[in-house]
Amino acid sequence: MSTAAETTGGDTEPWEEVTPDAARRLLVAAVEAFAERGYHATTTRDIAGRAGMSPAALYIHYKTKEDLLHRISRIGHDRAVAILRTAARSEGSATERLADAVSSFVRWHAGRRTTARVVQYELDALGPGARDEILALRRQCDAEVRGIIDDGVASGEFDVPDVKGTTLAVLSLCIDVARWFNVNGPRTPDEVGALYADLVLRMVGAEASGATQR
Amino acid sequence: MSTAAETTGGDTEPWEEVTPDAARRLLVAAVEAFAERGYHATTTRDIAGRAGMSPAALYIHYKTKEDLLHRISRIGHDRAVAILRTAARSEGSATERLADAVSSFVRWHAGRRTTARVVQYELDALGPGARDEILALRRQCDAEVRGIIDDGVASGEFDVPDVKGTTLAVLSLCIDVARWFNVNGPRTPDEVGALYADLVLRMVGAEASGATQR
DNA sequence: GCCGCCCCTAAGCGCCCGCTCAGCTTCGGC
DNA sequence: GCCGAAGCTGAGCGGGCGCTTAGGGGCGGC
Repeated sequence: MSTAAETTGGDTEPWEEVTPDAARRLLVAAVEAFAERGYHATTTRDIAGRAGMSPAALYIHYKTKEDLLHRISRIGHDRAVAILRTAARSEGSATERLADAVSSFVRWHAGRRTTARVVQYELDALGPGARDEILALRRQCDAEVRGIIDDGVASGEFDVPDVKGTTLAVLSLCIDVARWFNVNGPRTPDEVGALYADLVLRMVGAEASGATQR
Repeated sequence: MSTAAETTGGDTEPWEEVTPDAARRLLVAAVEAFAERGYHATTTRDIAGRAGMSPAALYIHYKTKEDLLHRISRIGHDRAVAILRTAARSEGSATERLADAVSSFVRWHAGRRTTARVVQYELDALGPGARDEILALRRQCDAEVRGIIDDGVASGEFDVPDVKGTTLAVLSLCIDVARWFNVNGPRTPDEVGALYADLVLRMVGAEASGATQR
């Protein structure tokens, strides 16, 4: 299927880089709360409570509530870029790399849905400066995917009349997984990743997705 | 391109059914505010201000702020179901009906983006009772699209190994348009609708999308 | 021309928000 | 065994939130 997620640690807890321990516990609590209720509906008391601390403890490790969201968003986007970059720059045909990119990216959105939800849907809650920084990372995501599609068109593997629009649609399809994926639903992140990789190869007109092409 | 949106009024102001006039002005103001900032970040004072009224006026026409969201969500979902149902039950092959459904649905999400954004992304802000009512309408959307795909598979027009998953992906793709579409961007709602109809026909393995199939 | 009804406003209630601060505990260095 | 730094808490601040209430103005019916 692929290895991009494994080599980038995409399916493991990505918060090990956050220290000290109390700061990490607060950040993980914030991710859960933001994902469940949304940034604006989450109170600092709720976050601190989930981390087993008093409300004041939050402000020892983070400047404001928005600062917390900013760090979550930054780390999450770094991970997203890493996943796509690893797939885009690996060995293999454009078809293989696109399938790898989509299945890894989808697997991350499904398997780490709480993080992905905050990362993808709470961007507007950031102030202008922080938002601009994050938007630059999003453009990198776009560029990686577009690069693969460009390669496939150049090599004749793909038939894509509108590369920009198709890139947008592919990313959009993957990102929206964070909205609807249900952990208790019938599909595993791996299964959704495989299904989506097949659908995307059809979208770009690639032959032999490996699975059920007529 | 298609007629589903026109016959259902999908691209016209859909709030004419809301009376009296003051109630409609408040509702339109709420849609704008919720779409811009999100439900929880919007204050009742902001809504009333946009409608040119005092904060108290809101409570003459609506029981609570959540009641406002509920009515918006209800009307919006009714419209969404109507658009898909009209396309699904029109004359024509499964290929034509699927293209019509997707292009109409996408055109609505792009052209009436503020409404669509509230309808699709603020569901969690509703209480359990109201949410259940809305979820039933979502299941109707799903059923209409799945019906078209089932028809296409039965007639041999489509090649779809996973009908349930593909239905999910098609709807997901359309809905996410409300997240990224930019009114000042380079594409019109019509163009996005046409692009997406083509992409979806590729996803289901339909021949001759009318456009650029190899 | 007066009444009753419908809309609407000014004022404000009670609550909970994000955030602060003084002080307590714990712990390594010497 | 004392000291300063670091981590954390209890109490509480100013403010803005959703929502309520008392009352005023305008308009149709008769």
